[in-house]
Amino acid sequence: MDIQKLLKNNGYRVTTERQHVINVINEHPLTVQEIYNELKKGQFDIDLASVYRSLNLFVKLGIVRALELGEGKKRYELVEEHNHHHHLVCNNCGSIENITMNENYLLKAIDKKSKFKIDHHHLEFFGRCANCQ
Amino acid sequence: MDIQKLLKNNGYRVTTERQHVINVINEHPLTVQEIYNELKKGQFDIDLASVYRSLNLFVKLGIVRALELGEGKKRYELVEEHNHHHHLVCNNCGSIENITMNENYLLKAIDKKSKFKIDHHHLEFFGRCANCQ
DNA sequence: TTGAATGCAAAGCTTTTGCAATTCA
DNA sequence: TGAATTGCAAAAGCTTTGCATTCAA
Repeated sequence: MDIQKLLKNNGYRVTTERQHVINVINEHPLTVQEIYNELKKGQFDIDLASVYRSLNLFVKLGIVRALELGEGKKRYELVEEHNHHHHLVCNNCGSIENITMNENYLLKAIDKKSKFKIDHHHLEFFGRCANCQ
Repeated sequence: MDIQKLLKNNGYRVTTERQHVINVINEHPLTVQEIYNELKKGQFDIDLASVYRSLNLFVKLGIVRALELGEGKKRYELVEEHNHHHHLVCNNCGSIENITMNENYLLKAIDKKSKFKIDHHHLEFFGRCANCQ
């Protein structure tokens, strides 16, 4: 992930704020508050508005994806092409587990029966995790 | 859909507000504002807070389902067991189309590889609708 | 009659925005 | 230097909540 090149190539500046934000994001979806808290904990002082602005930029650049899991707020995770995945969300403890699966047949089925051109999709499963049963 | 019995059986009162709210909800996911506007248009005067309270109750009772499509607000649609479906969301015009498909294969695959017990799932496709290509 | 539900107003969250100050290129 | 970016504060949008009033049972 060469964030510096990506920003430069798209005409954006490489700021310490943006680098710190991208560094705390990973494959696990985090809320803005969680990202903000993580930065504070790492002794990096940043404004909440800047976290929002960085995240929105990253989403636009395609390196971060936003998702909503029914909590009334967004979560953000890194986009990694070799790591396309979906989520198992526990209704009890709120834990979020990543899961990979082969859903290509669904995409093909839609392509066959509909004129809709799919760009991306979200797939989330809600239920009880192993610990909460 | 016998909303009256459902409410009574669960110890809730059958109010005109609740009946009006459930009547404007259908298989197409609506925002709270859209539901509120629809009620106003039908000459039914109701407070926005009551719309929220009714919807939250219906979700708890399992006859309405809430979903988020990346808009930062929730949408609500009727739950109908014979009409399980997913959504095609147009990134351009915002149109939402229902689509049915056979995703049982995915549920079985998760059941095999994970201890997670699935209650329900959300599946949304984002892209361009037929009109917006 | 009486406890539950509504309306109203206020507040709570999440997210965005205007603007002066700062900083990267 | 100069435009882009940040911090700060305010505001905007969605949703919830406290409380007096109303209403279903």
